[in-house]
Amino acid sequence: MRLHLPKPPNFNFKQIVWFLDRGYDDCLHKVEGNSVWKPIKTGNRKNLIRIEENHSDLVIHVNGPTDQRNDILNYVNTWFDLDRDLSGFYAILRKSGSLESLPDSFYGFRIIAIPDLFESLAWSIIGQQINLRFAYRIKRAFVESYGEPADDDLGIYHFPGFEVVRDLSVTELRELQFSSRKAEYLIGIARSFSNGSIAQERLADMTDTAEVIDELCKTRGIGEWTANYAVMKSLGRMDCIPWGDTGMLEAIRKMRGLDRKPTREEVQAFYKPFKGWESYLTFYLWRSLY
DNA sequence: GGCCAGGACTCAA
DNA sequence: TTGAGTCATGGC
Repeated sequence: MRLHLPKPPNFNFKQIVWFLDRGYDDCLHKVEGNSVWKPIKTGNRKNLIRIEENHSDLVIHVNGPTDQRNDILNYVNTWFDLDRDLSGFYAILRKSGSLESLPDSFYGFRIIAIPDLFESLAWSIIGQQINLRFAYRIKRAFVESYGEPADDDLGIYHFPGFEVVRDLSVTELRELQFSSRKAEYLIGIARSFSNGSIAQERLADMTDTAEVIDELCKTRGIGEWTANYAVMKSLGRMDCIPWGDTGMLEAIRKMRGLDRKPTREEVQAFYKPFKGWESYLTFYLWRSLY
């Protein structure tokens, strides 16, 4: 079956594809030519979809049961942040001076979501303090061990649920080159989901992002950086700044022509004109590094 | 070979 | 509450 989703204004599928295929070995999707394969879960149902574009629409090819039409459309809508009107963000960039070229350079680029909060927290724990290439390697080892294959030829998987991870041992994760501490964090977070002390729906209902961040930071292993990253990617909040993020600091350093990392105050000043668009500014800063 | 990676925690003062 | 030390391993 094929589903159609109209492309919104200020959208460029090629930028999306670029992001999903920017040289890392990601085990959760696969880019082939101009289309993207993605295993998704809608309700209790697992699906493998393929997304491509025509002149006006995103075209979604669905393998398997098709009774979850709306769930699939919603997933893609969330994944590519299609409901967002970027014109306000672009207007600020265009009059910002040093960032005025970004809307043209990366026109139509959107935040690629990680709709599941456990997945984004797990991914950011994995990514803490190691280079991205190594992080992707560990993620693949983890997902190949404890996730579910979606397609053997494509080498892509469904991310393991917290019900699986909560019962793992530090030793098992150590074998996948997790540090003991990361293993403890990840298992601990899975248990927090399991006992309800972290619940995506409850956090999504909170209006104040700062409160959500505080709430998440109560769990061991989740700091300011991880919480902001996960809230941006999984709850679609627009006002997230992953303080201390190496890439973000490096991008600002270049833009400002500094010979050192910007201070927290300098970062704050940099973000100040972008109230309500902090997450997008972060995403575009990361984009600018490539 | 050494510094640093899409950090966070611990412990001392 | 601030700062240094620690964790682990790979990329460059």
